[in-house]
Amino acid sequence: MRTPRNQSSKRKRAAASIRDVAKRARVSIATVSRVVNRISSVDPELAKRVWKAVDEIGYLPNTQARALVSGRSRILGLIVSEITNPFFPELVQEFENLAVAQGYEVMIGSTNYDPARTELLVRRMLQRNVDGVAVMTFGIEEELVQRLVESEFPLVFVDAGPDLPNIRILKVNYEEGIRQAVQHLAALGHRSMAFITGPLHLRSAVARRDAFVKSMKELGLTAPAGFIVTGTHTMEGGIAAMERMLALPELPTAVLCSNDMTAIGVLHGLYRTTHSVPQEISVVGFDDIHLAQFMLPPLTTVQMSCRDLADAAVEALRAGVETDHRKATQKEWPIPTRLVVRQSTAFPRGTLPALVQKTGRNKSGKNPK
Amino acid sequence: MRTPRNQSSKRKRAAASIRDVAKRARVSIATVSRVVNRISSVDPELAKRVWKAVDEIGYLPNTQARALVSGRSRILGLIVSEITNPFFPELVQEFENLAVAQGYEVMIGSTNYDPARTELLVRRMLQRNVDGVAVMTFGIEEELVQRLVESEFPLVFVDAGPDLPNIRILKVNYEEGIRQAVQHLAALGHRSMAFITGPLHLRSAVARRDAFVKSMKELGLTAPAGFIVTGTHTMEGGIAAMERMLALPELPTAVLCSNDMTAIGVLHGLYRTTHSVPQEISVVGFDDIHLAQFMLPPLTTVQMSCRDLADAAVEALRAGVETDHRKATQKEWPIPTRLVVRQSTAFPRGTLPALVQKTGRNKSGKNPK
DNA sequence: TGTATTCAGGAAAGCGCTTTCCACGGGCAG
DNA sequence: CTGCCCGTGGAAAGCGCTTTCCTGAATACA
Repeated sequence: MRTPRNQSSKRKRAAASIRDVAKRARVSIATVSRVVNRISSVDPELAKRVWKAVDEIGYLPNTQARALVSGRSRILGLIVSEITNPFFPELVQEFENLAVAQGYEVMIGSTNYDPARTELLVRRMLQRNVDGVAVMTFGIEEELVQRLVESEFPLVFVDAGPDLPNIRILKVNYEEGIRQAVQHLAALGHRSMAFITGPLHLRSAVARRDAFVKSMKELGLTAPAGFIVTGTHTMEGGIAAMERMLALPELPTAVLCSNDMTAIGVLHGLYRTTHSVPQEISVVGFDDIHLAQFMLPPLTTVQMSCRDLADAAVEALRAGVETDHRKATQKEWPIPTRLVVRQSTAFPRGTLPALVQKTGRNKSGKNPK
Repeated sequence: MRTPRNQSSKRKRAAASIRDVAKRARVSIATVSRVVNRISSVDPELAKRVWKAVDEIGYLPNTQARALVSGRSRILGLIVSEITNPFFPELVQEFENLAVAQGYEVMIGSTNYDPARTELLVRRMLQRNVDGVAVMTFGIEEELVQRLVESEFPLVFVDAGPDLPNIRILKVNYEEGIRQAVQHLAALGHRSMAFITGPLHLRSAVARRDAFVKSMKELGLTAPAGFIVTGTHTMEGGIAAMERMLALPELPTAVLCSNDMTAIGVLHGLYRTTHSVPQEISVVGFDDIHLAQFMLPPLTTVQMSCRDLADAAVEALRAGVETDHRKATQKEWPIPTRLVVRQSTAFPRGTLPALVQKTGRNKSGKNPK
């Protein structure tokens, strides 16, 4: 460290520092800092000189130094479960756009459902001194709560979380959308509906299943044993679950899925076994990922808007970061869900046979020649 | 800054610092640093005391301070074009796994094809003093090259980049896989093949198109005008391109796409217009994203392995970061591609009409009896 | 026993920056 | 003319850490 910078053994050419700017503009580093950070009370003449110097030597303030001294990193953490589930990239993108617009940087991490990885992730966020973290894994891993919660960072959880002053909750209204889906199917004539859940250690997966059961009950319907199958929120899980269901003595006329990836798997499973959707079996997803509308047939699904989620998360975090102390207003942020009807749902076969023949792939139902 | 930390106005409880550990273990901070960084020559007895103190107060070294003083951030940057194209999350995941295993952190950024965003991204990476950056946008945005290249960070580009000592290139062998695809189709009897490109400002999109044209030529075939349509590497682009193609007086019997998202769009477009795949038209994708095998029908595609790409990128970066100076060995890293045959390709209608009728959805397609 | 050699570990410098404190000078009222 | 206030900008502290330098003790050798 005692070695002068210019002949240091470091590979990289030393970047311009605030001192270089100060020297060039013939002012003190304090003034440079004031100018760069747009703090008032600097002579316009001086300021101009400083900006000129900044441009000339391409000065970029060092983030680490800044964070170190100011105690604020201007980073928001975002923890998701799995970046390869298309829902999450969409969420990440929305979150990032909003955060960047607010001048924050985003530090993304995926847990991959691995406690060790999660632990590492949390530690790194802590070490980086993030300004706040949104934990959007849709099922809190308790091990990560611990350290993060203790840290007293502003935190956002989905669905549920410890009741603490630094914590905000995004309350997703699963029931709303799922009830719409069940009612939509019932209105089409379906009585025999099945549900493929997500992994049941996820709070959100349980909530979705429960919403399904409740909505059925409201209509006086019950899903028989075997009609509620556990999946994994992946396409593979959807296929496997569908296979199990196809082995049942009697089949449902409609299958609701805990997320769109599962539904895509179901579509694939039914295709493999030459069952037609929606003629033989209707399929409903959950999430409304971008992909859903491009499936064959386009997927009827319950929309949980990434935009809403990201909006609320960033806002809640910002509230926690910027308003002094946690006296803050809102602790819970409601997130709506709603059904989006496309072509993977139709009258169950047998209800209106004549019609069913014609309802089919043709989106508009226009005369199959 | 003069205020003592405990009564500071900061919201967060001050995290434990190296000094706290030193005090508790009754050693100097230098010793704590040595122990924590596993630098030799510390008495085991002392070390034990230090570790005990670390555990007791939950000490985590501050990353910013560390980076500031050591000049190394242990962050690798990864720039992709669009996180919502499923190819990239897969790449990100692989890259991250490898980087984390090597003790690096990953800073992800997507340009969204927006120069301003790209500029911001690059600036942030520079400011954070990343150890190296992999630019995996598959088509270099020149504006970012500039600053990044000047910075003399170790850099990885795909396909092409400035010939500088700090730069490594991942040379993807597009021709290999695309030739296999064209030959596969030709072997099935296709003569009339079309190609839907990506956005032509992407180097890689041009390379793929050229590989197609070249492979055709090798077989004595030419794609007539109108059979090479420009897409956008998105599903929407695939649909639009397919629509344009369907308006042509004569249709190709096979369509190759510059990426899988385009192919998914094509599948959807053909479904909407009740053309059957592969009976009427064969479709081939590029990338082999995870989704491809779950499409209806499962997509025949050219595989460009994320794993290979990520592997090479991390290795090349590590080589640049860790071996002193850029005398380093390898400048170019070859990435192979290969055809994966699934069910979206078959004999063209008319070639073997009897067969074609039966070859169909059944996955195996084997011996139509 | 005396001198040379090694080694463990403490003191302190300083990474690049923000922010506090203070000095200085000009303007204004008494 | 003196005293005071205020606005501007410099000096310097210090964020949390790594690393160099150096001291003092322990060991080896003559």
